[in-house]
Amino acid sequence: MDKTFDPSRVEAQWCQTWEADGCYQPSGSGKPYSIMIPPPNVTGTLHMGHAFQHTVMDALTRYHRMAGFDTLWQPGTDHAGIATQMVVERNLKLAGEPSRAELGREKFLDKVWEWKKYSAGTISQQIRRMGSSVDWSREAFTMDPAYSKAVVEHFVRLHEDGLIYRGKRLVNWDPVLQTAISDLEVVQEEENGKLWHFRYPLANGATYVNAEGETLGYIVVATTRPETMLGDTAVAVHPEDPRYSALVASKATVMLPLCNREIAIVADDYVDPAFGTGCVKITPAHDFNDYALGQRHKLALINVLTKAAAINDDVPEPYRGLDRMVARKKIVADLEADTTYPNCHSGESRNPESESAQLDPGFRRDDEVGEGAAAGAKPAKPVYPRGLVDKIVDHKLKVPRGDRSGAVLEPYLTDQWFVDLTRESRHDGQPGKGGRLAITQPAIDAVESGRIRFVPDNWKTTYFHWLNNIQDWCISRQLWWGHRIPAWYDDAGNVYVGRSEEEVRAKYPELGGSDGSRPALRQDEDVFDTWFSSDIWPMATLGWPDNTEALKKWYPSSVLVTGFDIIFFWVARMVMMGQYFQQDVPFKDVFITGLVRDPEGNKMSKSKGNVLDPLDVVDGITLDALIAKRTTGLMNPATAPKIEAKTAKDYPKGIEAVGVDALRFTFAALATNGRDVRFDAARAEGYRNFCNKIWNASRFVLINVGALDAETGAELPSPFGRGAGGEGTQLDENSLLVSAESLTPTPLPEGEGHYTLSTADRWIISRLQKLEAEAAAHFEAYRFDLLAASLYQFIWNEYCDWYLELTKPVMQGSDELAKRGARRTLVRVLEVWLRLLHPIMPFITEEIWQKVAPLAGKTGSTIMLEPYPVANSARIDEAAEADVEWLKGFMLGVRQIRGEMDIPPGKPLPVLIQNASAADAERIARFAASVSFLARLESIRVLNAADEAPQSATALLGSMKILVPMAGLIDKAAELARLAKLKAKLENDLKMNEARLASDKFVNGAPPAVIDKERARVAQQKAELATLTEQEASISAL
RNA sequence: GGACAGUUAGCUCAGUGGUAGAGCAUCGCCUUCACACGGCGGGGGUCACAGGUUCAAGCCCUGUACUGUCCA
Repeated sequence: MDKTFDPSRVEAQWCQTWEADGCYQPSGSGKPYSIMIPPPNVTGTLHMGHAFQHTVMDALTRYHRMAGFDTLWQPGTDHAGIATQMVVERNLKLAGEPSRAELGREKFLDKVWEWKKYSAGTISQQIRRMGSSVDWSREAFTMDPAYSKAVVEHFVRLHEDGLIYRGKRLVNWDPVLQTAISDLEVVQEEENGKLWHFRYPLANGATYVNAEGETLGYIVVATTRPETMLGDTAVAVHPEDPRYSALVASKATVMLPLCNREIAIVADDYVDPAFGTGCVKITPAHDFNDYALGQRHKLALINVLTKAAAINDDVPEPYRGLDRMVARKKIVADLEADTTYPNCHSGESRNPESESAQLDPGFRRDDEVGEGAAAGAKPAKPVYPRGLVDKIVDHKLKVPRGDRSGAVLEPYLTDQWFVDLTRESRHDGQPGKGGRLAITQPAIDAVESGRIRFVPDNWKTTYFHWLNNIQDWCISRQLWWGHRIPAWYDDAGNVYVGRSEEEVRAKYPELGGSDGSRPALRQDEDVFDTWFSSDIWPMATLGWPDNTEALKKWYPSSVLVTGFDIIFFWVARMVMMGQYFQQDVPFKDVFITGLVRDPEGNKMSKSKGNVLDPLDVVDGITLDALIAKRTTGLMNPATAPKIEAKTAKDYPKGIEAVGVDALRFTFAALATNGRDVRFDAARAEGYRNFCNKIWNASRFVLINVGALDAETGAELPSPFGRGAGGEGTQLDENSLLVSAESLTPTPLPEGEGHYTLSTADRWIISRLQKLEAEAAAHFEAYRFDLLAASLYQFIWNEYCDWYLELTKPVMQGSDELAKRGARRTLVRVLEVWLRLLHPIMPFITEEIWQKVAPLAGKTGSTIMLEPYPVANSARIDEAAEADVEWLKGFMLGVRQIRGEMDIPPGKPLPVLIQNASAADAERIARFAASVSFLARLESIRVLNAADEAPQSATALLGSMKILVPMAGLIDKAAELARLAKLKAKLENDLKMNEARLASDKFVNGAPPAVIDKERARVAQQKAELATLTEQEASISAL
């Protein structure tokens, strides 16, 4: 064994061995435990977020496998419709190859499959390298034939049950990707824009009187989207708005400028009379609210846009074919130039300087909007153009953009497929429940009833809020990559839904062609929303719709580990489908992880250039290579210098290789419930060091039981079996009792009399039981951070820092029984904590366990399949723990003196003890050898009360004084300063505590146990203070 | 506008009623025979702010400020 742990040497080998030996597959016995991997998108490679979640899932999987469950971790990937199609299109563009449109559907899909193969291959390699113990024999892809069959099946069944409908409705349209998307794929971003106020002339010379008493022949409407005015079919006011009631009552109409269409003035509660002028232009075909209002008032729908969001041909000639933004400018300019409506120009003499006197209250309100939005900046003065443009003000508005393309979306009228999630009864009028009762409510119930538990719990609020405000789900996409919708149309446009064309024809006699004539059918060109295939992931990967053994055994799965960002997209929808088709939840727990962020707390993204490949942390990467990775293939190459600077700042020396185990441990340690994770490379390096510590502690143990040569580090041959160089027979556990000197195994009978356990042995065994109990509790609560902290603290600070040190004097001593006890304990405790650590650090634990296990009497072939350690409370030994605490205190005292007096660590010290209690004296006698060895003492002498102490530096252990004679060497000032510091702190505490005890409130109100504790503490502190004062006096007297 | 989360040592974070903890960073000493990716010792915090409950508050309650996220 090398002095330094080399992760790369062991990782590759164990991945292969475990997989080849079938260790990742379910055992076939025990209670079922299953985790369905959230299938990564085949859009590229895995990022830190995946590595983080996979670490959590693998820890859970390995833990439950070791704990005896029949454990399945189901792997697979997601075709990720839009995302993947976009990646492939971009790659074609970068490579200068023909575009999607040029290739045509079939050839383009060949390209996507090619990419899928590459991406899924990379992903599976990454998963393998991280040591994730997924059952590869069950690997799935959302477009596998069997999976696709399930997707079709769940669509058809929902359709048969009247829960899916097709309809012409306003949807969110992405004019770049040219597809509909669901509400969830829309991101609303606040952006700077304008609010244009237009004068719409009243038809037939009608007039009204505004709040200022002016008689006007026009009404003013405000809009953020002038181009949509071409599709206006009404102007709306509030029914109780006195300004317009006469107009409404007289059925006055408006002449829509530029189009010369007469449109109605309607009254509707939707209008906020206090906003703007209280008049709203209504464009039912291009706004969700206007659409709803239009439905109420039976307004015409005039679509003015093409699929690419240019102006279509249903509008006056000058605007046809213009891009929407070009059209916007032209429309504003044309309105400004329009002087054909004589009644509309009375206000043109308005002087901007005296605006406030002349503007009606509605205008002032608009100005305030501009002001507030500018967040403290001086509001831009409104502009008062001429013609039909009344006013233009700056305005902040929410702009809807597609989450994938970033394009500004249009509400657009198209035929789409929807899942009904809102109706009480079936949309088609047939008897039966509608989507709200059949799908949405059961999904709410599943969490409300506690059958699904969110960890952390607060995420269920988010879940409920969404489900309680849910809209129908648009599941069709105008893409090529995905599951073709199983619907067929005849020439008359009738639609038939079925599992296949054959089924459709068989189902509808008129299509069957019994007379030989088969009417032509063409399949729907569209594909499903990706989430309308991953919503059955927990079922379909187990063989649904067939009721397979796997489905029976592992459905519902045990826990879903995922990010909060897909609670709506995926989590809720799996619950819906699971409840609907299996009448059961898809998982019992949902463990929501935080996001992995960069060191500044920013989300990692390619465009920001702050992504990290987990394997670059594992294997290390130079700064130059990292910069190169982050700045190639950028959508916007201009950002490269910025990215380079930030990368150089975050990782000035690149990233050091830490190995898989250290990265996994880092993730575990940072997995605090409900918080995002700022990735910290220094932390990972710290845990790399931890691996090295583990490695060397194990070397120490192996050397001490004689399995490793202390000089050369070479494994000694045979009797210790594997790890010793191949061959070698398995010995019984007593072999570890063989002394280092004689390597010929001399089996010794086990049991009393053949070894003795020291206080240190009993202490570490006791501490181990507590660690085991903590580990179980932390797994139960998904507290991987606390689990990691417990393991780290035990292994480094207890096992290495104290226990190993405490065995050294024993090993150098002559008590053979004690040596055997120490060797036995060293090996066995090590073997146990290797197993405790294994779920987080699989590789190093396996590598070491192979060598250690035989010495601890273990015969298994892999640590992976060994039982997870369980606490045995009978082995908790509080007395031993108290003894070791005392011993640590003693050591600390001596070390402090050594440190502060600048005494070289190697110089043996004579120590005198004053004020020792009987218990102290007994412990001194018992631990003299250990303490002398560890503290490098020359001697320990307990003074009698009458004995005069020489000039010394002093430490306190309770009221016992540990004296290190300084024989004239003492730095009087330094020692006095040290004592003064101790004293000041003590006096402060004492004062506070005495005040507390003197308070009637405390004495009367606090529980007796607390008061007793406080009294004891005060007594203790008084004694210590007295000792210190005494010591101070004696030093001063020198 | 609503909801949720956060605010603790220079940094990243634990800590759900009994005198503030870890890792990293920092300072000093030490190439002691498992480990310098190490050992030993030290310094460093009025727990965002203001009230309240309690014998006792980082922790419970109310409010405020700031940060972040989601929703409208």
